Amino acid sequence: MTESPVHHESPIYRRIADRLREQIMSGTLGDGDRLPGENALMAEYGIARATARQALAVLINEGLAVPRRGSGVYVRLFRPIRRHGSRRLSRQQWGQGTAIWDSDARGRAYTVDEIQIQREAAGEQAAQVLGAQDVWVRRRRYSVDGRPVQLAVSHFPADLVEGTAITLPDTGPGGVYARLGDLGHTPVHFTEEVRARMPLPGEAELLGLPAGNPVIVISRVAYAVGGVPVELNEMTLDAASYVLQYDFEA
Amino acid sequence: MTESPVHHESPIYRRIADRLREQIMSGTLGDGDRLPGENALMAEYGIARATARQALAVLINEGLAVPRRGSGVYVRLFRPIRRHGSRRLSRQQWGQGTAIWDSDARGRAYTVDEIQIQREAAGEQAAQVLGAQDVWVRRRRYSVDGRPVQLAVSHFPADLVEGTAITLPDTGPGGVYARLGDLGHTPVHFTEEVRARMPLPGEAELLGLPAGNPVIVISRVAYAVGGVPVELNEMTLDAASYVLQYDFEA
DNA sequence: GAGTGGTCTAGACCACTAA
DNA sequence: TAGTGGTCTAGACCACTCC
Repeated sequence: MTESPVHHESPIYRRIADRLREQIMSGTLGDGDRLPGENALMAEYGIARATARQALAVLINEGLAVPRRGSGVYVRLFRPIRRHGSRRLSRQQWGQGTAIWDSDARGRAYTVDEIQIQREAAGEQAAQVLGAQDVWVRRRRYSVDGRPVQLAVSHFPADLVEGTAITLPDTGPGGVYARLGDLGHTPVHFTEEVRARMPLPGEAELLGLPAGNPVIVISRVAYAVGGVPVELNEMTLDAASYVLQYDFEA
Repeated sequence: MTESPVHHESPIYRRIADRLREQIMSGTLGDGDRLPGENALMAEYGIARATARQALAVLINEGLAVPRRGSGVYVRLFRPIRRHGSRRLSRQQWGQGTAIWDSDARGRAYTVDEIQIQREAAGEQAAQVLGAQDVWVRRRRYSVDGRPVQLAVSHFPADLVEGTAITLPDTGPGGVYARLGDLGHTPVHFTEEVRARMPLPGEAELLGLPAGNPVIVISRVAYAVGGVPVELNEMTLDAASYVLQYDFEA
């Protein structure tokens, strides 16, 4: 006869992680505070180093803690920026509404610290969405207070924007959307597809992400009147730095 | 004098992880395929077991692979459900638009497999958003094909919904929004705040999430005419199971 | 220079899966 | 029962941070 399920207590490293997590969640350990290090855990619990490391790895992979070489393991901070999907239907006219999540983007300016613009063959998605074989692509990285928070890659149908300022570093007053307007293709409708996942190593490096930090990926398509797609913008956001807000009617 | 930066090659475990990742991304290893196990990696690269484990842990924490006890490590699948934030402005009228991400929710039905309804003191957020001290709370878990994909917790001002079907398991035809309408508080405006993070252990358990799987958290507030907040719905989604879609005008 | 986290080895016992 | 991943020990050398 087969045995009934047995009682299993959590492994040591997990119980240690649970304890530390509780201290973080309860505020006993606050933003930026130092967690007990590997040596401290070894001494306190009488465990091997690998086990102490495993306990800390749990919190690191949960995005609650960040290791700093030669220094220690610290409580991670969450100071999001609020990104409005639709400004037009803003919270103003629904004044009773209180923001659920704090964000401190106010007063801090976006900085674009990298730009690459080139014409290239459309990838599978761009080709499918824009219905174009060649595209002009604008890649950039946004930072706030010197910290990178977002990667953005915009695709435009090459035939449409060839010879315009959209293919130049300086797109002029009003930016690319104003230039699309000059062409008679003002964007009037937007679709955003939002996903979240762990970053690839290249993304983690460009955004300076520690372990346990997911990214939010927004695939945004801009349509001109007549339903003509004029831009595909693929954005990769540090999930710890953003709260997305969308307003809409019933 | 201080030395200039030295050349650092990647550690072994990272190079192994990179190789395996490449095979996954390129499709050499497809959905559900088995990765080389710890023993295989030890033999192939002549490394210790801990090092092989570390290599696999990288992919697991990136959400690219899933370990199965006693069996092996397998390539993770990504089969998202499309969730429309706003159905009214659907893609129909922007017919040229092609969905960027495939989703296979069609034909599969949501199942609510857990319900808990109770009156309780409002938490900090609920109190702030709804302006109520007591709330009725409906907790549920949605599954698709028997797999849990979403936790949802709805809060209603207790004074508003007391004695209505909103406090009962069966809310009647049209659900809670129809009942709110009966009260003269039909929701007409919605605000959704979207974040992503790693799940807490309790969330990971309820959703059956493996390591390296983030969650998307949607805080949705429903407003009746006059800007009266009538519901706060806090949803926790398996990020690997969802693509959120939002449509809006310029 | 002392302490920290990063990498790695060489073992051990366990629970679980699958043939 | 053989093979797998899960947990844990007891060491080692390294690069880095901070004083």
